[in-house]
This record gives sequence, C-alpha cells and structure tokens, in this order.
Amino acid sequence: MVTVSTSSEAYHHGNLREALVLEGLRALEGPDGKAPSLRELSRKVGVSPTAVYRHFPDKQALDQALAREGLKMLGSEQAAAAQKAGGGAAGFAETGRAYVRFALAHPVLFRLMFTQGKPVDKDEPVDEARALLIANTRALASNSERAETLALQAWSIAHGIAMLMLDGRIPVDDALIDRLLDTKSLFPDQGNKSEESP
Amino acid sequence: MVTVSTSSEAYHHGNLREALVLEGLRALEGPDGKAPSLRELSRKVGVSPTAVYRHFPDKQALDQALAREGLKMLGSEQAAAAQKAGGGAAGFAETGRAYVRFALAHPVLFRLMFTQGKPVDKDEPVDEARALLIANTRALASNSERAETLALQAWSIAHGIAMLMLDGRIPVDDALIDRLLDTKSLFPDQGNKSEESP
DNA sequence: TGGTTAAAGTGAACGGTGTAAACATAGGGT
DNA sequence: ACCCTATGTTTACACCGTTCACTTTAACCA
Repeated sequence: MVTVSTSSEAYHHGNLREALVLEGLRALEGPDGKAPSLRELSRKVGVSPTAVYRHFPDKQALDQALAREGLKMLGSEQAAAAQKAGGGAAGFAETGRAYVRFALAHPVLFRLMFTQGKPVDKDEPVDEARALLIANTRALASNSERAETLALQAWSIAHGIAMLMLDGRIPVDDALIDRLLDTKSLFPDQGNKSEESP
Repeated sequence: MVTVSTSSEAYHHGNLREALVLEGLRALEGPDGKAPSLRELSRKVGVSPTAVYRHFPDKQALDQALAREGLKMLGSEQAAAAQKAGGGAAGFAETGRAYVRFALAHPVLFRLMFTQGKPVDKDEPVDEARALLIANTRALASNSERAETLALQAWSIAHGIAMLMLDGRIPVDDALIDRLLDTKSLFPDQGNKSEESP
C-alpha cells in the first residue's frame, strides 16, 4: 500500500499528493498575485475538490506541505550562493542577499512559507536555511550567546527587508539591498575571525 | 448633505462609515485570530452587507481605512514611548521596542497594516511612525545618505523581529527583543552625536 | 411648507470558497 | 474468487465578496 509509483501518471487516477504539491508550487512560484485555492488546485490536477482530503486533513496542511518545499528551495539557493562566494564571511553575506532575492522572486510562496498557521512543528528537522545561519554565525562570533544574537539579528534584518519590499514599503532596488545588508557596520565582530575558506 | 452628525447614533441608521471602522478596529485589536469579514462586520453594526458599499468601494478599501487607523495608533505609541524615554538616542531605541510591542499586542491589525494591497498611496501624508524614524536617524547620522540607510536598517530589523515573532519563528521574549534591537552594536554612529534632550 | 431628489439602506442572487457525509470503484492480499 | 481498504465522486452546507434592482428617508429649494 505504500507502493508509490514514482512515474508521472500512475494507477488509479495518479498519485495525487505529489501532483497537488507540484501544481501548487507552479501556481505559487510566479510573481502572479495570490495563492491558489484548494478547488482551483484540484481542478488543475483534474480531480474533485474533496479528493484532496484523502491526502491532507485540510487546506492548511496542503499549505504547510507547500511551505516546506519552499523552505527547501530557499535553503538550497542560499547554500549555493554561499558556496559560489567562497564561503566564510563573504559567503555569509551572500546568504542574506539570496534570502531577499528569493522573497522578491517568489513573493506568494515566500509569504505562504511564513504566514501559515504554525511554525512547521518542532520535531521537524531544522531547515537548511536555519542550519546555515547558525553555522555561519558560530564561525563569526566569540561566544555562543553572541552567535545566537548575531544569527537572529541577521535573520531579522533580511526578513524585514524582504517583507517591507514585498509590501511596497521600501523601493525594490538591488543596490539598496546591499546597502541595507551591509554587515560591516552591522556586525563589528565580523572583522576578527574572517575567512576560513574550504 | 455633508453634515456629519458627530454624536454617536445619528439620523437614518447611524453614520455607518465611522461605525464600521470602529467595529473593525475592535475586532482587529485583540489577539484573537483572524480579520473580520465584511459580512461579519455589517452584522455587528446591524446593517445589511451591501450597505457597506455606500461608504467603501470594496472590502480592500475598508481594510485600508483600518490600516490607516492602525498606523496612527502605532505612530502615537512610538512617539509616546520616545518622549517618555527622554528623546534622543534613548528615545530612538524605545521607538523600536514600541514597534515590536505594538505588533505583538495587535497581531492581526499589524499584519493588515502591511499586507493589504498597496502602500497607502504616495499622496498620503507620511505617517507619524515614518516621520519619527526619519527625524531620529537624521539626528544620529553624519550625512543624509547614511541617515536614510540607518532609518531603513532600523525599520527592517524591527519589522523583521516583529514578523518572525508573530509567525512563531522566534520565541516571544522581552529580553530577546532588547538583545536583538541593541543599537550599540548595530549602529556604531550612535556613540558620536548622542543625547540632545529636549 | 411641501415636493423632489439623491444619498443611504435593503433583499435576492451569483459565483466563489473550504469542508462534511454518504456513496462508488478498483487493486491487492488472503 | 472474494472482500477490504485506499482512493476517488457527488451532493450539500455555510460562508464569503460583490452586483443589481428596489425602497426608504433626510435634506434642500421653491
């Protein structure tokens, strides 16, 4: 019964769960306008609305699944950006830029990722984005409390910039993003330990 | 015809617009759960749903009106906090704390203030919160570009903290707020010009 | 003062939403 | 070969925002 046919269209009507998430992401990724409704999604997948409830207890659960996918995407984009910048402090900085860039590229998804009810429960393995953040700040800070503070500050400012830009409160401008994320003035610790490239 | 009876319950059925905004704020202020629907609001005010459309072109317009009220509240709370702290750098810091506190005290309102469609159009008089922010950073920074950067950074971090806490991504903790908003490490400029109390 | 007019409110209806309940179907294991 | 169970469908409900045609009533002017 757990036999999930990995191919695209499977036995009965297809393996819905995957199809729904895929279609959901497709709807969310573009800079369109709004999140897709459950019915809309079921329509596009070619299934009745209530069929969804065989795979998700409610709409929010579907949204959470989509949010998890979004978090994965964000994490890997950040990791890629950091690696491309050669790791270390420069990589960390790039991580922030990637965060804001992701938000601007997928506004609806990004909103969904943080908006939906509960913080993807605690048992959940910590997402890659967060792991990266922690690792980075631990490398930069003197003690561990300072590292946590640094991590949350960096997260907060990136998140704030992203949100304010998405909400049209701050002009969307690449140079401005760099200026606001400028960690030299923000995090004086950074000069000390600096580069330990891989 | 423009004669608006200022007393509470007026001529025909009441002066709706005000009543709607009032009731809307009442619904939004608590830490309840979700924003009130147009129909729900009209019910509470004792009027048919369509009556609302005599005063607002659509639901979004109502929401914008509510958002404007929210911005006013936020602005005055920040101003009060700054004044109570004696103005200057200390006042500025208090401004940030007030921002986050407001968000936590009125989560639904706060979200609405930033979520709804467009950034309360440009012709709009700049809200008090923003004016305060600009004035404060101008007093602290050397040149005006640095002041703008400082302003947006301060805003971003406060907004980021508020959002991440509202979304359950960061524990809601007063001490943590202070730690994250700590402007000494964030804004090194601050030491220079410092206090010019009123 | 009285009549007209336009602002303000009503009711019914439409298409949309998320969700529940009862029913249908088909695949796989015994 | 059979039945069970996972997966789907149909129908229905309550809510939502919004439109349309209609009624009421206050306010103004002659």
